[in-house]
Amino acid sequence: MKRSSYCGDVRENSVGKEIVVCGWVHSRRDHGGVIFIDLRDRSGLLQIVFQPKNEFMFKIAENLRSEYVISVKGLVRNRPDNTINSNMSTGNIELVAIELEVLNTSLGLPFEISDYVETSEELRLKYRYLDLRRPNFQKNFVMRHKISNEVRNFLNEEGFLEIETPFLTKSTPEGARDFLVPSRIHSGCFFALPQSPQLFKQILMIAGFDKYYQLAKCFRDEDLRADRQMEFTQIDIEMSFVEQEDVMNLVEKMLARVFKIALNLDIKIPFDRISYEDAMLRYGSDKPDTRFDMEIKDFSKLFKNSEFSVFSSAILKGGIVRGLCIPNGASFSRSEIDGFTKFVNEYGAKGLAWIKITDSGAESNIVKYFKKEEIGTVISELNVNSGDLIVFLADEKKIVEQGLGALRLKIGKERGLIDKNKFNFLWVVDFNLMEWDQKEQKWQALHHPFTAPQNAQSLTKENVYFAKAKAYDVVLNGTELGGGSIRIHENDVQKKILDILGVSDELAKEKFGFLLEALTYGAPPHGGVALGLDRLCALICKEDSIREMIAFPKTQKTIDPLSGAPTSVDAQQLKELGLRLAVVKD
RNA sequence: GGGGAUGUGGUGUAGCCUGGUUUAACACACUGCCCUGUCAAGGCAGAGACCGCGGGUUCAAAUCCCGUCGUCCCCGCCA
Repeated sequence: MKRSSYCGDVRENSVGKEIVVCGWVHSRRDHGGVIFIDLRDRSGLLQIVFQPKNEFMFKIAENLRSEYVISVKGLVRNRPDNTINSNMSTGNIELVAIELEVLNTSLGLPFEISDYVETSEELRLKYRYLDLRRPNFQKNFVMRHKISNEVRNFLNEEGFLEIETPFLTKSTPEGARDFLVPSRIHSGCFFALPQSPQLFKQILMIAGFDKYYQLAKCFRDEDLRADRQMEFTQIDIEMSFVEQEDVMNLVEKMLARVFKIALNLDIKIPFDRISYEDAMLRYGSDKPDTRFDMEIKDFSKLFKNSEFSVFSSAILKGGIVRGLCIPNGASFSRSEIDGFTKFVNEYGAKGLAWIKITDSGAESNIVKYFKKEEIGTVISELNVNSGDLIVFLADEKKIVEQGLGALRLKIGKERGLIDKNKFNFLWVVDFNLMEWDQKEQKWQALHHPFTAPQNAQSLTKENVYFAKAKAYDVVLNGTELGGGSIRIHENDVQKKILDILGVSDELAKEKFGFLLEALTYGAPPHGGVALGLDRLCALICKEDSIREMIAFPKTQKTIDPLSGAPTSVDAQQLKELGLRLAVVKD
């Protein structure tokens, strides 16, 4: 029997027609005299009715079990009155079976294939092919396809060329750990899997391709999180003869198109913009979730001479004091607040100061140290109402920013302050060009060392602290969707940057000399952006983890329970590669 | 490298704090029988777990303690 239709696509206009559908037995309801089967394929479910008239077929139908693979020829008809199921897209019709073929049977399943039952992720990953049969997954991957397809459509229309860059490439010194691939022919030498096609896409600009994109697989040998896998896909874009605004406009248009196609949603462009400095001050994060308020305010000036020595001494040591107001937070118990303290401890904060504002006044672990005017100023700055809770952190800048930023998010989530139906896009701009690395005692590029400074001509070692980069991150609902920059296209500027970063000529030449050399042969001004496709899809599908958008992801311990990777390899394989194993423990 | 949560029939959970009325409970799935309009079908019957693993405390451990392993979340890390 040749399939003529997908289950979920059959509609009333097929009533009276004979069709053939194929799929998996999703559920069966055997009434003795009549058997109903919900047949599932990737399009959805269709109810099949087996009637006892055809004795031979009915007997086979009685023995159907979950996940048997069958094909059915039948007659589409309207369901009898009062048996219409409005929860199904095919709920007002059904297929009366004429012919049944069992194409394969199935063992009893290790878990139910249902969107209603939550199974441990470990088991789901081991039997990923069963997990992926769940309707929600089928939906997710249809959506992912729609999204990447629309990205391609859009960029093609805009005149971009899709060009592939190599997976087997050169290890780069900075950034994430590389995955290394031993070279058989050059024994002792290694390829590296790309962390991103960064250098190659810049070289494609120098090569004159003008507009490039790629849905590029990238690899980073770092620890995993809900939104991080060691291999992931990014929408990688690079353009010549453009400025920051051009790249940002393109990304806005692209995302607007994607959201229109994926969710039929009109998102507002251009997106709001916030400077990096402002984002860190108001939200304690370089990827602010602006779906709720609870903004952070700085009180370093106010508490400079505070009698509360934790505050004043923190400021004296070059630190800061910041706080935020939790609406209706006065109802938090002492132990809940202790929980917050423990939470900010993880970010290096030593303690959390708090004040409950109620009708009967201010209650606090520290209020006795405060002057009335000080509390008054805080109350008006933070717009505090009776019943609210104010919390402060005093410490070095980074700890305060991170601690309060994380606490703001945690409380926003736990108190249900976040509207899950909102999509808040935001550009974070005016990043610092470099960051002082206390441990290594040297400057580090905040983005990467090929990022153009905003004022290249006046940049010196002395004023680099204030230097901003032509870099931009696009943030959606508190998730960093992507980022990019205008690149340095002039060799002398690139040299100046590398000099400030303390990268010697030899090291630069060894690590990415091919890019530096290419810059000397007529490199056009260029810039680009890279967006995390997995994250974008997860946000659109409202999934908490990108693993729900990746067919075969790894566990947090970087294992694939399905294939069992990673595994040890044959001695013969090692020998061919000229390698000998010595497990080093230190 | 560190912190937290968690692990109980095939699946999801309860029981654990406060050890013994536990022959480890419930739901779903599964098996058999009944049933001609169900749709997360229903009824009846049944099978299925030495409670992640190892050790300890105790007359007695799913329950308390120590260790270990897996999974998840987070910090570090991710230019």
